[in-house]
Amino acid sequence: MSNTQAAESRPYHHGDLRRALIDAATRLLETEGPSALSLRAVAREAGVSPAAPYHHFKDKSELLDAVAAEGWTMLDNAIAKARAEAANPAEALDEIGVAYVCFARQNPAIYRVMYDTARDKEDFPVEVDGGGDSAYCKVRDTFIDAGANPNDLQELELATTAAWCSAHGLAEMANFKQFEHLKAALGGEVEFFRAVFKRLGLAGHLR
Amino acid sequence: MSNTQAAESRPYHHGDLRRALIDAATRLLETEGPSALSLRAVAREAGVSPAAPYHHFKDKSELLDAVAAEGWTMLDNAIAKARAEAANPAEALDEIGVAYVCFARQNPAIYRVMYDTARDKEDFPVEVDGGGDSAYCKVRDTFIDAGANPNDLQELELATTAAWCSAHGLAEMANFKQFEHLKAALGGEVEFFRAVFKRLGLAGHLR
DNA sequence: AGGGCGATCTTGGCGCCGTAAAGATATCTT
DNA sequence: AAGATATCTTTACGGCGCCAAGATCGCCCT
Repeated sequence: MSNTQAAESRPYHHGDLRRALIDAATRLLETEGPSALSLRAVAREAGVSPAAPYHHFKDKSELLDAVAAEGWTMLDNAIAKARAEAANPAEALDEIGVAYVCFARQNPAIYRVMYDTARDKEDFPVEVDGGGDSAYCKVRDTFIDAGANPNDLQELELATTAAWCSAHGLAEMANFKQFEHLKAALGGEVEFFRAVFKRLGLAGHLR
Repeated sequence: MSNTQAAESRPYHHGDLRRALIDAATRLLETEGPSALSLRAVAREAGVSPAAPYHHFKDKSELLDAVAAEGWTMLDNAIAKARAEAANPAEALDEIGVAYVCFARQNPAIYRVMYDTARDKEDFPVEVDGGGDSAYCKVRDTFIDAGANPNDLQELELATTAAWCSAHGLAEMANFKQFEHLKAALGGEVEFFRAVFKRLGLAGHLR
């Protein structure tokens, strides 16, 4: 009753601690950085004992998995938005790339957790094939919209992978101060992203 | 005298512990992975007390810096070799990319440390501008060899950055098992790398 | 040559971490 | 109402990064 925040749903006798822990972890990640994120600190932030999280997550990495999953959802949404707002499919490819890198730059800690946990499991937590609506599939379908042959699955997958690689690579390189002057020369960070994507000509190989 | 390995040079009264610690850390990284690398474990592996490393490195991150620095040197060498062995400049660009990703795949733990420490400092530990002979500058100069205008510095830097981004992105994506079947369909991992680089057309924008 | 000195290494200790086990407490079921 | 069950706390263990104090050893200077 005298909880800090009486929240929406409480399927158990106490508040929704699982939710609170994910939020606390996200908050700590953003404010203190990934190195400062300990399970004990998350519990402290959520106002519970150090062992409480173990009733909702098998271990620390499972909590991080949950944080990463929310990150992938956020990225999905950002990509869907960029695709929907683009004037045409070719422009959509560039805008998706820009949205991707902007997401990574605005949520660096979450983005890092997303790829760290993925790397540990050697598992890209995004649907890659079939008719799913994951971010990856959205990019692939945008290539089709832009004129790629929908039957050449290999070429399609190659194009999507190449685009994803450059976006991810750019997202990581954008952190380095060595590229500040290039961003400035181009009139801003987003223009820098755009220039790199243009240089790579993502849609350029379509016939 | 009864040391495990009496080594080449000993500038101090004992063995070259600094060297031994870097080697031990590298060995542990490769065999146990980055998460298992503690300063105490490195000391154990090197056969010294847990506090001994502090006479050679300010803290753990400084040891990792040293490991990363050796990694960058190895990467430099791999790139120089690829460039030297290529038949012509255009091919050199692709071969450098393949060599980059192969290095990352063959030394995943070191590669990870290289970028982790760089990210923490927001500092790309590779000479980016001027006439240096860093790996980055080698790539840039290869673009000039391939016909890029050496006076359009901005375009040159953009091309180099774009190429580096795709190589780094591909190096990270290549870990994910989702792309196994694509590698198999293309006849091997290296062919996969080649196909992605070809798809991106690194040298394609040269006039 | 030998005595001091500084660099190198060890010991012991602090507070933090992840996590397991066992006890307390509140809710749900019957 | 009572027992079962899920949730949370307490306590504890070993490992971690790091610090400070002490021991040890090579080196230099006279």
